Amino acid sequence: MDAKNIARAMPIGSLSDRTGVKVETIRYYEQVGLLPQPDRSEGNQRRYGRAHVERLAFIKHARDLGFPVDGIRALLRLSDNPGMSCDEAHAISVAHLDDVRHKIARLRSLEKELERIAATCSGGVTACDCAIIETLADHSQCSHDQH
Amino acid sequence: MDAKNIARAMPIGSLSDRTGVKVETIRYYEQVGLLPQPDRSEGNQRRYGRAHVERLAFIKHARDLGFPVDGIRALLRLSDNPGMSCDEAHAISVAHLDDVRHKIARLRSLEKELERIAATCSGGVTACDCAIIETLADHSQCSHDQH
DNA sequence: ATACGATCTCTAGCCACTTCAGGTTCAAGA
DNA sequence: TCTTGAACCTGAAGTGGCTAGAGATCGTAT
Repeated sequence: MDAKNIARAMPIGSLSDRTGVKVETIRYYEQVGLLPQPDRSEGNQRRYGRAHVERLAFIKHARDLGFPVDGIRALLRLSDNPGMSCDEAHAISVAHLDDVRHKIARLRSLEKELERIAATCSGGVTACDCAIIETLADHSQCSHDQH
Repeated sequence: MDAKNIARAMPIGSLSDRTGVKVETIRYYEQVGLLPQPDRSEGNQRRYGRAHVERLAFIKHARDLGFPVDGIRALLRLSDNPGMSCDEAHAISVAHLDDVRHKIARLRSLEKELERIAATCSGGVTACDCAIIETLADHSQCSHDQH
């Protein structure tokens, strides 16, 4: 049996081990159309080849970078059609970067507010005197930006 | 009709307007036990009073700060029982702050990686030469931390 | 032949809502 | 008083991106 056939014979657990993507997640990706349906063994079990390993690695990398599944679908479409312009790939990445930056900004303002709140009370006193409870009860004390 | 009765007569839409929490979300909070069941009109519509406004404002403020619903439930329990120690309120806040900081750290590393990727390609070329697609296809080029 | 781990399908659960369908109630204007 | 039409009601299903479980079948080592 040559290397190609070994690759062809790869069951889902091996694909999972190779890519670090859980078995259930691989089946989920197939279900939502990110990963093409592989061949099956006589007993109806999935058998993957080299192309699947590469595609799943691409998907995992993009997910690790936080791309939403729809974005990944679009990136895969570009990857599948090498003649297309990569303007769209650039746009998807920039949009995602933008999204990430917005999330960072929002979380930083939350961080500041939570620091302030947590610092006002170090525990021990009863809840009726607790500054955390009071602050949450009275929005007017709060410098937090409304979103 | 005095101020108290006006407050008593407040329907869900007015509560929504006052607190900035959507009508559906208010009903959801009631369903999951964050907000107590209000009185009803003869025609079975919800009628809220001052206490509901305050409690919902508390919930909204905490949600705006990103507290999970379970954390809010615990904070409300403390708020309802003023004799209890506020150690728990402090612990909840600190745990949440910790969570926020972890998220920030993760997003910052994503931001760096996305900047790097987006900079390698400004669009225009065909997808077969697109550095974004290539980078995603080849994890070994990537300095991104695995989580 | 048997045991046992890997795999199969299908379904439900997670969070914190949001949306929808199909009805009922309320308040203001004619 | 009647009529509109906006606001309200319930219950179920959908969202994203998986994860977990039940119960059956497959594959392979001994």
